[in-house]
Amino acid sequence: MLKISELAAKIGLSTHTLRFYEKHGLIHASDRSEAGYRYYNHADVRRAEFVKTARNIGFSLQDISQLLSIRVDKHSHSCQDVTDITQHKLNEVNTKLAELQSMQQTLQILLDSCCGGPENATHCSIMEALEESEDRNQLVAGNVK
Amino acid sequence: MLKISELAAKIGLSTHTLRFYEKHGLIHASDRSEAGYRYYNHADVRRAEFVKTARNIGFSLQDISQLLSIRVDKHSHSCQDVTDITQHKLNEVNTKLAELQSMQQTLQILLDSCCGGPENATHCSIMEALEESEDRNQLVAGNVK
DNA sequence: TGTAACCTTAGAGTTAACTCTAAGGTCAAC
DNA sequence: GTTGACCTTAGAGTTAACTCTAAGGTTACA
Ligand SMILES: [Zn+2]
Ligand SMILES: [Zn+2]
Ligand SMILES: [Zn+2]
Ligand SMILES: [Zn+2]
Repeated sequence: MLKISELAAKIGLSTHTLRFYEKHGLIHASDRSEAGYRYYNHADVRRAEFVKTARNIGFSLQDISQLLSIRVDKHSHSCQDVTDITQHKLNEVNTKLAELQSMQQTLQILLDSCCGGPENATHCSIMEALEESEDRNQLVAGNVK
Repeated sequence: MLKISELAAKIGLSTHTLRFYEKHGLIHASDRSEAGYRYYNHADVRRAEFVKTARNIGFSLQDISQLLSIRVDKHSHSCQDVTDITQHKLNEVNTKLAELQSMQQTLQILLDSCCGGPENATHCSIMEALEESEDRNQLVAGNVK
């Protein structure tokens, strides 16, 4: 039986975060001392580790909540239920990746265009590019080869 | 002279957002009618477009604030000032890209491992992978070839 | 018996960038 | 002269995932 700070140390989350997760139904302590101290048994620890692993992968707490309901009753859920959640997350990630790649490309183009030197910015090509309104300039990702 | 809804339509932001940007010092209306209506002149519009372009690229409002101070006094700032902001943003983007790419890889591995079928999840390899605590499994980005 | 290091709860604060509401004033057109 | 579409402000609400605080109770150890 672990106390909350021991669980926190074991899985690498703060006690604050563990209580926060409990408040949101992700974990819980099966036992309490007379004084109300939380005590985590082996199953509690494994569930907390599951949460930590899922969070490290990038699942949201809401995703994790769904994964946990599958976990407690695997017989009532299918592999498809699991891949639905995973695929949905992957789609999100891919969308954000595309946005960031577009930003990366644009920023790199801007940096390549500017001398970056110490003289004044009256001739700066980055500033000039930002003056161009969106539909006129070359900065939009789609316009970049 | 444009009224706020006209400016909003012209550059594709809501009037709420324009007022929000004003509150944060990014834009402003040079004139007001007797009743207090905002009126934007040509320079105001160009500044608002600058903000919109920078925001579309992905700069934060704080970044944009810095870019605007350069913009109003280019003689007191250097190209390096501009590239510093841009490079800093690019570094941020690259960091987030790396995180997302790691997530993408992990999610793809998970999806590839699961049958995704309609039978129950007692044998699900995704669930099994999530049961493995971080330091024992193959899901960490660095561990993936 | 004292004290340091724990533990409890409820609830407020943080961050970014909006987004919306309430309550009211203004304006152009019919 | 009355709609309806606009405009104003201050300020509250949204989202996610924490993060921290206050005020107090508990426990292990010397
Ligand atoms: Zn230069
Ligand atoms: Zn430059
Ligand atoms: Zn299966
Ligand atoms: Zn499966």
